[in-house]
Amino acid sequence: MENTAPLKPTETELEILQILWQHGPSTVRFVNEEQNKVKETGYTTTLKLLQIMFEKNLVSRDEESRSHVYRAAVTEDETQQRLLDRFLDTTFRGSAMKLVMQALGNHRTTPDELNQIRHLLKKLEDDSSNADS
Amino acid sequence: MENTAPLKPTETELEILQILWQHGPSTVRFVNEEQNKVKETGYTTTLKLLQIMFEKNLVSRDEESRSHVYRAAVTEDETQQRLLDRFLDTTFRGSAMKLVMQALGNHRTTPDELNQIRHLLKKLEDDSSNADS
DNA sequence: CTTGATCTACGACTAACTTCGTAGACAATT
DNA sequence: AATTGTCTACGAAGTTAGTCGTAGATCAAG
Repeated sequence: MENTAPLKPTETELEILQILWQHGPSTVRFVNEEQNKVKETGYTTTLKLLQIMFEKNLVSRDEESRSHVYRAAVTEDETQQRLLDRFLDTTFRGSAMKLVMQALGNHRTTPDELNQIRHLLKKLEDDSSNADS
Repeated sequence: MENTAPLKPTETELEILQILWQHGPSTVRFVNEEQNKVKETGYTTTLKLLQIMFEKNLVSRDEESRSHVYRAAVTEDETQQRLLDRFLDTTFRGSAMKLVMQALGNHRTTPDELNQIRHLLKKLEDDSSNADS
């Protein structure tokens, strides 16, 4: 077995990753307290999860002090991308278009955000104009 | 207990729903054959799944002929919307923007599709101008 | 040094999802 | 009427995710 193997996080694992991404390296206790803000969770439950995630190389940990400090071993962006690809496949049968339309259509988007998207569109358009470098 | 309760389909259930959405009402055998194009699946496995989905009211069935005919009891759109909402929450922490950006950024989108999105943006803009009603 | 708090490690239990084997009903065919 | 094939129903086993209890180590006081 090798490490450096990025897998698909489960629902709960993702919640924990979110916490680590938001707050940076954290102890089990901190992660657990954050989790409890959303949903009652026993301390050892959080611990176990983090240990499993450690096995899977989803997180790394610093064992210097008695209470280990865990940090995300995968970035938020790459994980989102991975999950998005999968989701696109299974739920929208690969049609990024349809997904975007539904996402934009059904969630109030601020004018500012709409502008950001417009900029992206512009950029995509330009990129496709002058094709390969 | 009541019926008319559309829940979150599991991974496999979603695959079956995709088949029903694509091909319309189908027998177990047909669904199973479609499934086998992607992944070897025993006949009774498919049958069982459809029966469970029937219990959950994800599909309805016509029992006239000996081989029942199943049809999706939830629409593709509403299911996609429901799953998208959930996905947006868990993976993108609610930021439709970020999701759209990633989706557009990492999947080649045709100029035509870009146009469609542009139209949608326009429409969203207009809608937000003249507020309610 | 004893008590109590906090930590890791680990095993076990539950619940949900998926898979499949087997049995019985029903029909078509020999 | 026996054989063969296809169907539904159902039960049971295997898998994975999530939960938590308990034991043992470590530390900080009293």
